[in-house]
Amino acid sequence: MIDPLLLRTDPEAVKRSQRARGEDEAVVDQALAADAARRASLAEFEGLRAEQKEFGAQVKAASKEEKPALIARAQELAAGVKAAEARAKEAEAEFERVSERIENVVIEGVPAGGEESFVTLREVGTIPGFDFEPRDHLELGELLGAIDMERGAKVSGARFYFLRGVGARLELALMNLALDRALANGFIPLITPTLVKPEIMQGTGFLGQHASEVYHLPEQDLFLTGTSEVALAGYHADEIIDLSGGPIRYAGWSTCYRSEAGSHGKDTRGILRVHQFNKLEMFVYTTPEDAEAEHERLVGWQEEMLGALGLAYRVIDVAAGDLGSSAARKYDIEAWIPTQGTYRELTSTSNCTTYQSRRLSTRFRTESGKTAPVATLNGTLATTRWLVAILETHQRADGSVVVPEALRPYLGGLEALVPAGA
RNA sequence: GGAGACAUGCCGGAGCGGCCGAACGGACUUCACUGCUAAUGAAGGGUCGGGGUUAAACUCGACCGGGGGUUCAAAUCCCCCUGUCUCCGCCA
Repeated sequence: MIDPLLLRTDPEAVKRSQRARGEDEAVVDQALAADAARRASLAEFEGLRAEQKEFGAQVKAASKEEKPALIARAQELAAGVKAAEARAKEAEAEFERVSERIENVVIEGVPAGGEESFVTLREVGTIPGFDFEPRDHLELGELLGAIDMERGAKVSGARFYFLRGVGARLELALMNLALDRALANGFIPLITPTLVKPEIMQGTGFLGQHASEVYHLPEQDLFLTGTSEVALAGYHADEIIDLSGGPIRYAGWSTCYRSEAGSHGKDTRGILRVHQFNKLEMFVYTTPEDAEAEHERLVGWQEEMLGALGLAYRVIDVAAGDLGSSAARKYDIEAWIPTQGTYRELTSTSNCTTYQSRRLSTRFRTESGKTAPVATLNGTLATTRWLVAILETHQRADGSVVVPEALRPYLGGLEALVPAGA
């Protein structure tokens, strides 16, 4: 939710942001008007209410003879107060409806424009070359007995799969490597609920444009989360948290569910785009002043992970029009996928500034002792999708795959994944 | 699934329909004092929002799990929801 003070004091800044995103800037003026209406009706209600309270005291103090007349007058006042309160509530709701449509104000420097307007910040690592025809991750996965799409489809349908044998072990190894690195950086591990209430889903902004990609259980009115970010953001909802010791960092592990509605026919092969996968997500609560620095730290940790796994990647500054409504800036790291001859997204890290926390009411105490909305940031530290890049990058001509050194301790020292027949 | 009890501020715990933003403890902060971060004494605090101020001060309203209702007036009465605890059943 947008900062109402910023909206009032610098509506032009909000409009610039909406323009950069390619969103409607008229809502800014609408919100401004709704805010004024809301404050006016609130003042009216509060004035009447004060009058009523004062009059109530008179009623109490009055003698028996005076009372009936006073009560008659008090009844009129009560009716007026009730009506004014209803108007104030409606004006409040209207302001929320309108202001909700304003997305987070993008940070200075974020490239304007749509999806293709991203800026590449850096390319790191050597793009692997092969003196043989490289196999794609599914072919490798099948050779290794690691990925079984057919049985996934048999049991659950398209875009479901089984990870089996070294495939299952590889994912667990990846998650454990990520978790150990997170621990070393002061993250608190958290295994989160994956079914959440509507208000949490709403509060984290996932019922906006992405509502159609979310699984919903109507019977219980619960939503399956597409990332543990949802539960992690909701974790401190309605709380005043203590940031005096620095940022609070959580590493949330969960299975993630995405309906992938609207992506029919896209990435249908293998486990690149699936309905269910696992992810270790970083989630940070920090002060607004520290948010941009923390954002850089998050990308840094992500890059260390990709580096440790020997993957070639690029870091992109995602364009304003491609940001989620809560994000003020987002960096994606895309790894080179040899058989696709292109970079594909492995991580994403967003700085949501105070936008998310405002809606969820997560605050901290400033040095002056006042409360203020915290900044929240999130970022991927490992997901099932990484297996695609790992398998393809480190494959050898015989279909075996070299295990990156960083992963070996988590696989009992295994140095290579070898096809059963080899 | 059935039956019952409870839900108050950082914690514990009172609370008659108006004098309750809420007693009393504890914790906490500040000050004083004892030559030590211990003891003692005193004082002070909540959250959200409106108005106001350069910022304060100040001021008004809302908030006693959440939402409705009754009433001139609700923490206090009624209804619904949610959560917690206890017992029975069920499953392990």
